[in-house]
Amino acid sequence: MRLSRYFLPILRETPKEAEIASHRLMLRAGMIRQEAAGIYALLPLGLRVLDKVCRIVREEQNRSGAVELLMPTIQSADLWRESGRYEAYGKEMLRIKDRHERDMLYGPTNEEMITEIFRAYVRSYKDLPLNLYHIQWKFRDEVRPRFGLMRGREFLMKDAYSFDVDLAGARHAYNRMFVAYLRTFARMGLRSIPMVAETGPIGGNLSHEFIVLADTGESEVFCHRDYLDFEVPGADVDFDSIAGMQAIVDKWTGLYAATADKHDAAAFAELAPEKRLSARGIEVGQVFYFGTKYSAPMKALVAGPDGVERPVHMGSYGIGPTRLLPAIIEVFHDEAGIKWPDAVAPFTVAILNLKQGASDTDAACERLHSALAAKGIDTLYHDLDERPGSKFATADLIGIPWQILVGPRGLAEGKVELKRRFDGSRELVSPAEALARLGA
RNA sequence: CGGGGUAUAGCGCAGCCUGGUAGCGCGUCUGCUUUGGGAGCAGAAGGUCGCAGGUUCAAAUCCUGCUGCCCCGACCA
Repeated sequence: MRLSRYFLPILRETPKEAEIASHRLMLRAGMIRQEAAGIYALLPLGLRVLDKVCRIVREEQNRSGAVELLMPTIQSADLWRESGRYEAYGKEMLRIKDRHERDMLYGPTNEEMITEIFRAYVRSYKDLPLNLYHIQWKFRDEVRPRFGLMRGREFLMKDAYSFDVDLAGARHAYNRMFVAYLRTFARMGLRSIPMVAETGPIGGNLSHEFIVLADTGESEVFCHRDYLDFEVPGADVDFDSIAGMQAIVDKWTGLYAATADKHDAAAFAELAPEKRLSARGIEVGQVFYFGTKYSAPMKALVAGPDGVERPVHMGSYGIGPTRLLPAIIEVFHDEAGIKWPDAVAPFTVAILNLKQGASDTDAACERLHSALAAKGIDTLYHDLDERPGSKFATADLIGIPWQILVGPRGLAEGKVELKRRFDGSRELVSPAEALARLGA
């Protein structure tokens, strides 16, 4: 992609409303545009990152055995009256009327709707287990949206719903999603720690929040320091192994870890002082088991081997892709800008032409650009007529993992400079070597 | 929802107290010179001063109401 043909409205100065680093950087890097309190447009650069985040989420959901569908954003109030939540949910739910004065709502979550879909088709234990998910926009009319995408009112959520014939089955479904979450966040470069959590309005009695440690996190958290060194299961982990899944979950829940709501100061105090980690964190996901809370009132019943119909056991599992963008930035940034992990970077490579209009640098950049494009490597070619310093600043700000600096100085020796944004390291190599290094 | 702020050019701000031609920096546009860490010179464009009332000869400025947005707290993927 040529920058001259792209839409990258970067800001040199920080908009005054942005308090935390991620919000500031997302605005400055031209990733998002606020349209109302807690409501944002994703600009091209932001959308690229969101797409990469969603791709990872999808791959790991699918790997764990979940099946994707897509439910609407607008729901009928009647569905929510069945579960009793139409009254219970309160002002966070955006309620609207259609032209026939029917009560509708913009979905804050989808337990009711997925239960309705499930009960319409599934009757037998033979069709279980089942885990259905979608990635869809949600609206929660937060009293106080803040920190940009971190706490918006409209946000993208991956929500999965598991259906099992009994508690043991539901437990395995919970464990699989638990492991999928560990892998999902790890692939984005994030170290997430599962913590015992409140269940809130979703209900149920078993729940973990996946927390990414960051100084600007909204949650106060307490955990055992050893979690920082735990190894995340590999791609070859067997999601069908009941014992295997349980063992992983047991390991990841064996040490103390809790958010402030569930914090047990006495238990925490029993840890060796050097193992106590008291920090702030960002909640990037949450898993719940809530049994028959929705299936019983909504009559989502399945017949067991004995022919008796019973309410299906359910769990729900959320990840906030739009929140992951700021969460990743909070962890990976410096004074100059964002430092994207490769897996979620909007572009993998930035080519900086340090003397635009000079025939040798122009030609070298064109060759690099087409070679990388031919290999399908996401490349942003900074071909604007700007001075080198300005291009460096832009590239650092938007955080592209690799920069190829093409200037007359290096070209005189047949070299370009390959710079790693993550640690600032750089080396002089031939264009061919640079391409080889980048897999092209 | 309680408390506190704020609204002037795309962004950051001054002007308001003490009413009288709307300003600065950055960015944008044109030209020339420049080109390895946000260039220099010269010129130019760009604002119903959030909205609605009121006071006044005259309102960005004073008064009233409304709205948007931000921050702190209580609540949340």
